[in-house]
Amino acid sequence: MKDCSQCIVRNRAICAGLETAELELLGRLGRKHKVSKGQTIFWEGDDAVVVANVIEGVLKVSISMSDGREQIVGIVFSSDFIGRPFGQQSPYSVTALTDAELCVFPRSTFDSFARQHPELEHKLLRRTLNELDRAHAWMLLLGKKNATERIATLLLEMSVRLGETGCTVDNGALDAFELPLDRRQIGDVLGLTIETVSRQFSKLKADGVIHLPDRRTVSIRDRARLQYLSAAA
Amino acid sequence: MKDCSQCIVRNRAICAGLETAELELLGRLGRKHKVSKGQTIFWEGDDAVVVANVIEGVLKVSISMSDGREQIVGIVFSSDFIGRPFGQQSPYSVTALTDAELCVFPRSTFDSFARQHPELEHKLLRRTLNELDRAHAWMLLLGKKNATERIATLLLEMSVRLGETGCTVDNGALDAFELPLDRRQIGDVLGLTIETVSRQFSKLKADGVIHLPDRRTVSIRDRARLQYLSAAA
DNA sequence: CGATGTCTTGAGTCCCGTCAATGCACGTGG
DNA sequence: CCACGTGCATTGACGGGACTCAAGACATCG
Repeated sequence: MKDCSQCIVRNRAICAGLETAELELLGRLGRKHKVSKGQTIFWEGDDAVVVANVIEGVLKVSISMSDGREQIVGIVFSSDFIGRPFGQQSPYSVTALTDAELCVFPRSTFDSFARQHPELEHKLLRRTLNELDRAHAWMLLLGKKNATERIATLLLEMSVRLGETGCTVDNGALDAFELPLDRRQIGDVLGLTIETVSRQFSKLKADGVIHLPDRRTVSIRDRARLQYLSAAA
Repeated sequence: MKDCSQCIVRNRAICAGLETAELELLGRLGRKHKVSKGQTIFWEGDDAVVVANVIEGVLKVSISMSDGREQIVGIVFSSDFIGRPFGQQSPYSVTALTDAELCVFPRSTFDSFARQHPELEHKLLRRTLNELDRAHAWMLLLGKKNATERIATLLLEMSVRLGETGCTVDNGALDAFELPLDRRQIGDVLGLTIETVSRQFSKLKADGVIHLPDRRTVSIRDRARLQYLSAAA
């Protein structure tokens, strides 16, 4: 890699806070890699050959059943980390939802580098703990919320996460944004069918809570109401 | 703490693999603490004052909504770790399902000890990564599986996890075991109601897949069929 | 202007949730 | 010992919310 100090996710990826020397070392291990929309980076069950930082783009993390049913267990954005360190097989698939750019490391190389640099492992631990919290919140959604609540929750979540994509660390929630997911994928995140998703969108639109200029774009008209509908604490 | 080297979870908790000196240091920070069935160790949203190792017993990890709906996001057993290191508030509640014994550490003390002992943080990271994998598998269950598949999956999971509770590291799956959960709690793990859980149990019993000597005891009669019903890969 | 893929909408069905009654084990007190 | 209350669990009847199946709308692209 040329120069990590110029990387646009420099301040938000796990690399943040590394000493200049460490950063340079790590940089030599990684390679930038572009992937295009729809491409799968690695498959569930395959040998875990690589891990990566997401420099730019949006990707889905999913697991599936033998009969084809698929659950999306995470959406990853710029500066997020993907792959399974310290594991033989990848427990999930990762697929690009938009064109994306990654900073890819061979897993075994990354593993040993991490073991020698506690600061990096610490960053990774904090990140994993946060992901676990998010997974728990999503289990509540999947186990207990109805269709309306699920959709409302997703829209609010997307408006926040897509708003964090800038260079600085904290930005506000967006009131208009483009969904990186099609209707089927939204269903696979929320544990709903494509038709139910569509009906809920239509209903929210009819009620004036959101506006849908086109299939992928959402504009939040009444955030307070959306928050109420999401049944958040 | 008296002597960690004699601890029954010595080889399986995060303490495993620590140097004797480190172990002794850590031991001085913790205190053994008994809790009785039904008691809540800490509440979702409260200040995260402590973390702990589970020495003995079974506990539930849960999060809930303002209207009372509750999702159990994890069941923890002997040698598991509970609490949220490096976080201000606890993102979940932890409640004892059986009488239990914990090895409790003040969180801030534990945090700084961990930061000074990379080996411990590494253990914690591996553990958290495994928990995340398990959470993902459960999201698939909650998002895509039907009632029968959910019950079958839970029974198989419990038969494995309860079988791991010995002193050695790997034991086989149990064919008969006592559920540490009542029907409501099973529902809260699986995203089902108490009645649906009961009906599924009755059906599995009628089909000869399991036997139910009493409300809490399960005996697996046809593990292959149960595996098939769980729709596992 | 069709061809194609995605989304929306409608009609009907079914699985699971809801509500309610009953069963069963256990404890307590008469 | 039995009557009674209490807490779970089971079972039944019923309804509704989401799924299924199918048709139609809409956008994009050759």
